[in-house]
Amino acid sequence: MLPAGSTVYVVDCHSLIFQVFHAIPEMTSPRGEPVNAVFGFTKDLLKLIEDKRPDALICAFDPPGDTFRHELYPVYKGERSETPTELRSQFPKIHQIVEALRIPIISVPKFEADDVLATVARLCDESQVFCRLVTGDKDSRQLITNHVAVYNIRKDHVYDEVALLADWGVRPDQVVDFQSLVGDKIDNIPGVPLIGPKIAKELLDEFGTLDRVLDNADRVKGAKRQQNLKEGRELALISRQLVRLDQYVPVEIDWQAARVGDFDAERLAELCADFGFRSIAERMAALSSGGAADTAPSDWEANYRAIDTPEALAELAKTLAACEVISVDTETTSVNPREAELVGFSFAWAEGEAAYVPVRGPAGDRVLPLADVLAVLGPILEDESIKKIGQNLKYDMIVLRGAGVTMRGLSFDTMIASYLLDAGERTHNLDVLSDRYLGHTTVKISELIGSGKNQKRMDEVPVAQIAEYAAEDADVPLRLWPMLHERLDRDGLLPLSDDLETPLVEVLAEMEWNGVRVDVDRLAELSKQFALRSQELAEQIEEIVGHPFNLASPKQLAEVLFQEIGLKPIKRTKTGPSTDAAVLEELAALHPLPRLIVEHRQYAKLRGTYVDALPQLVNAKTGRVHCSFNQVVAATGRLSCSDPNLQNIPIRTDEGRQIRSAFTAGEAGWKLVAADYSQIELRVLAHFSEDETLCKAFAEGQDIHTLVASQVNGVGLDEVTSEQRRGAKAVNFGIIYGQSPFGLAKTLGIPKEVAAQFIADYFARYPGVMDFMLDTLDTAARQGYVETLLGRRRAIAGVRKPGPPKGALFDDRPQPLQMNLPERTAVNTVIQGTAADLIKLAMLAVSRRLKDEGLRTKLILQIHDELVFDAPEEEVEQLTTLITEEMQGVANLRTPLAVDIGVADNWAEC
DNA sequence: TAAATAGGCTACGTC
DNA sequence: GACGTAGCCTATTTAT
Repeated sequence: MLPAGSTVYVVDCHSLIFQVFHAIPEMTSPRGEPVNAVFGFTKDLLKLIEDKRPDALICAFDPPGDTFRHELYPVYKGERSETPTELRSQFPKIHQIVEALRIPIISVPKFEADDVLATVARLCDESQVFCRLVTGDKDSRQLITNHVAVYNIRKDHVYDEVALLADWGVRPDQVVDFQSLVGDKIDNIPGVPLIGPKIAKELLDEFGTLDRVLDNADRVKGAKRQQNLKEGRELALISRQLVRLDQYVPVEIDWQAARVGDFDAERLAELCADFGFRSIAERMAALSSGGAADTAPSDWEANYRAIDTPEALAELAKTLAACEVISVDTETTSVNPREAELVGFSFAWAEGEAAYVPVRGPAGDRVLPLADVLAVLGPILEDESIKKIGQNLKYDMIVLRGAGVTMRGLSFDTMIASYLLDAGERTHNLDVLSDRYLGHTTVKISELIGSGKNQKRMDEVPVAQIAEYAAEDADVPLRLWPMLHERLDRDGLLPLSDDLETPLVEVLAEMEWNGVRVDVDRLAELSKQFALRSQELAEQIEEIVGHPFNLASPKQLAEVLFQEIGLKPIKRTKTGPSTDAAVLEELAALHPLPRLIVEHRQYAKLRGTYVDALPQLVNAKTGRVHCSFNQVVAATGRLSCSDPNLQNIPIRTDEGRQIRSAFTAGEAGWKLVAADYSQIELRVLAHFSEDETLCKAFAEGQDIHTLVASQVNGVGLDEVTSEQRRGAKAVNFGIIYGQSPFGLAKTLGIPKEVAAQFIADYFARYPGVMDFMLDTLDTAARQGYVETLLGRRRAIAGVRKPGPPKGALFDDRPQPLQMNLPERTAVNTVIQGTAADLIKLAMLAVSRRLKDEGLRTKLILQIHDELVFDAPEEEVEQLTTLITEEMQGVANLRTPLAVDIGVADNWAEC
């Protein structure tokens, strides 16, 4: 037997083979034989070996011929169709692979592979060896214990006692009875009619076992169900025999042979060549040469405890108070921190040393009174000298503040560290980080609270179950910290983390806590107005079309426009002709309908997204809207905003702008103060380009679009036509957004050639801009990433290296006129990201000043280049100076930063 | 068979 | 270029 604590994976091979056979499209070897299942199965085995690093591996196969279950119940698995020939021929090949990997194959006549799994599971459990059953078969769930779990390789998901409880609501020892009641179509297990998972769980909850359920059939609700239980008694009992796995299959396991690591490299190479597996061959070679993976094998030692007595709490406090650094996490009742109630706290103070302190739980579970816990732990959380680390600490700060605790000493946030290291990653979730950096799979929250409509709240989950999960959530950041810290240091990102992003967490927490006042009555007024107009338009549209249809359905609209009316489609989407605003605009010249649709859409959008949606998001307690600012989603370094997104409140149209009038100062005697950077991105561009004229123009406060129009067109400043200014403005924006001539032509509605000429003229006049772009492309191509002013990085692949240096005889460098997507992204990221750096600096600086000068003014919103404050009228004057100084003073660029400030009762008038 | 859920897609609001 | 949200539509899962 293996030593206690090792891990063995046992594979139910047929289950896996059938899965991959159906999932992978046809594939043939160089000799023309089908190999899709061989390919899929081999890849799965490799994945297990590479990712899971088991100490041992065993492959169980179903033997040919019938098993004891067929003798018991002749139609067992009767619904199964014959194995297709294209699959049958692949079995010998799979055996060859498994043999070459030197994994023991176990197949016992009369017993199914599942029974072998059951037997191995028992042996492991008896010897304290961890066992993972790799199968899609639900029968295996009856085998779950402390040491045994089911592993779903498709979903990379470990199904254990907790998962079972969340899923079926039963304990492992109830699985057999559960399945006997429910039955299984695929295996032709009869079960009892009218009893599904829901009812089975209820019955077992009430009566405990199948026998007792059957004996108490009289007491079951529902006449028909009662009858079925009585009549189906025998079938249920047979079902039970079919479902129950045999844990005593007569078989000797050669544990020594099962150990992973000894491969027949030569034979593997031969087989891969034979089957035409190129990528697999490489991985096999790496395995055989002992190529270690990036992450350590998971030997996760942890000592997690639940704190449920005052003595234990005191002990914990003593431990924590003596620490320089602790990791903190909270469990709550809601993802919205402003509505969340505390359910528990977790702390980690050394790797694997963590505790969970429950303050709420299901009736009967032992918890400590919140007030007592706060009295003991509050001072630690508020102690600046005890440094706090964690994952997404902004959330915990807001929750704690709701409980009257100001968390201080924030020093490291793993989510932000991960973002700084790789801003392009899709998520920076703790479970992903744990997997990526520690090679450890964490308990998933869905295993605790489930998902979908019967998702539970955290306070409804038994404390014992949460403790493990919660303690881990504090432990993992603590373990990630040194690794992430070192990587940040290596990339020169520590100052950005320590001096900008981490302190910013507190500012964002403050902003979210503050929220913005929304005038619900005003919105209701607008809603009525918009609804009326919307209704009128809908009626006119129906009149023209002749029948009602869903105006919000692009599909139905396309049908009406292009089939019924017979207009010509302008462009296509993936699924049919496009009906977007640009298309409708063009069609408006030919028919009255498109114009009406555009207008109707505008009102529908305003109503659906803002006017009717906003009131629902007003917090009942505060009467304000508290959106969430996300610090780790925008790859450029910008913030993003959600629930609701207050960074896209309309401003361009009159109708839309009215919505801003519903955003008001918090109370009488207060004002909204909006301060925005004027042309910050163009100033950043001027800075990087080092173009003297541009910088000088900004220094003198000239209108930059007029200036560019005058210079590019070679006319005097006062001769610039509005048309020329519009063109120059579009080019300026095009540069920032990395727009192509095609895009510019579209926005301006001019021919592509004219747009291209426009841009060429621009670059001729501002060679510094061109040089900046070429430098950026060169950097991106060379090092695979670009950097902002403060050294923020974004990895970008696919940038081509610009040609010979400037001044070479044949200057055929790729022109910024023809950049591909990665190239445009690279240029845009430097500009947009630098602007993001600057306003983040401004937020920190302004917040500090507000605090230092003891003002009551509250920062409430950030919209990329704008900060909005809620301020007492008497502070406005002082505030205006303060904001201007701090916002302008954040950096010393070649261009000065200019700030415009508006003061009013509502946002529209700012 | 109907209802619930998930995910893709189109469209559109901001900077 | 960077985002988030709404609504429709379809496919898939689940409940009865």
